[in-house]
Amino acid sequence: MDQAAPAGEQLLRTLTALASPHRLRIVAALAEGRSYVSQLARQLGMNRPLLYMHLQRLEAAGLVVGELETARDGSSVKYFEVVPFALALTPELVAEAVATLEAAQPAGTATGENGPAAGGSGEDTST
Amino acid sequence: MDQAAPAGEQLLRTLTALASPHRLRIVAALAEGRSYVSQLARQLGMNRPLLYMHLQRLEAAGLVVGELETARDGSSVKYFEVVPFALALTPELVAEAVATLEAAQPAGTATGENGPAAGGSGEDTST
DNA sequence: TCGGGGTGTCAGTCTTTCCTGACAGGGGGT
DNA sequence: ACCCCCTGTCAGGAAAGACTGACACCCCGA
Repeated sequence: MDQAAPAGEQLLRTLTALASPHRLRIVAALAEGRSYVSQLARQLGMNRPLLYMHLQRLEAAGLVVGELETARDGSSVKYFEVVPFALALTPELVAEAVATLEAAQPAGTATGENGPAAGGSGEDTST
Repeated sequence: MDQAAPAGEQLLRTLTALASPHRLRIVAALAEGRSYVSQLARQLGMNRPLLYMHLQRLEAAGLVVGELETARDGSSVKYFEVVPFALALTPELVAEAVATLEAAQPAGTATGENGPAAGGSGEDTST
């Protein structure tokens, strides 16, 4: 319930996480079903360390989650699956989110000239 | 509707355009009302050339539009305003968009073989 | 013991992007 | 004339991100 991260920062994190062809492809691949790092690397044709980095970026943004499972044969396999996120993006939503950013960073004048109605507004997700 | 560019590429363009604090702020500022370059630069506290670049990036992504107006006194002023875009972002949407990307790039074996769907994500209205 | 998957991390490159200062104009008010 | 405001573009430096190869480590099967 608590919005630990400011909406603006979270939005930025999500956007930067998705703003990459590789990461987009990873999300797409994961949307079809979970997979583990090495296999995903083969499937997408990229180096494991690289994939690892992108995967971590996505996970940091909360778009995917990884879980290290230990198979019965003892081998460790880290499965990733996509988080069913739902982000709506409109100019107004962006304005609201950015408002929380500016609040955190007092930029000399700029702040508060027009009365941004921006109320509580539960942005993101939902239906 | 505009379906000129492949969904995947357009999506990527939009995401990369928004994945920047500056550009996010620009969109937010423009969402409150149109403005012209120099004024916007003052308002946001950034260099004009820099703002110019970001503005062009946003315009290239189709998120804002600029129009060079000639005031009655002859001075040229380039007004920008935000385009009322509305982007919904979910894993499935991403998968669909990426599919159009992969279509352009022959990808060997893509079919997943994972059994456990695990997901159980609540998919609902995708209106 | 050896070979074969898997994970996790590192140092180092290399490309891309961001950002700044300065410039060339256009036009008007005093 | 001078000064002010605006647009548009450039070269060049600084920072960030992407990418690679190699390494240490684990556990199993032959």
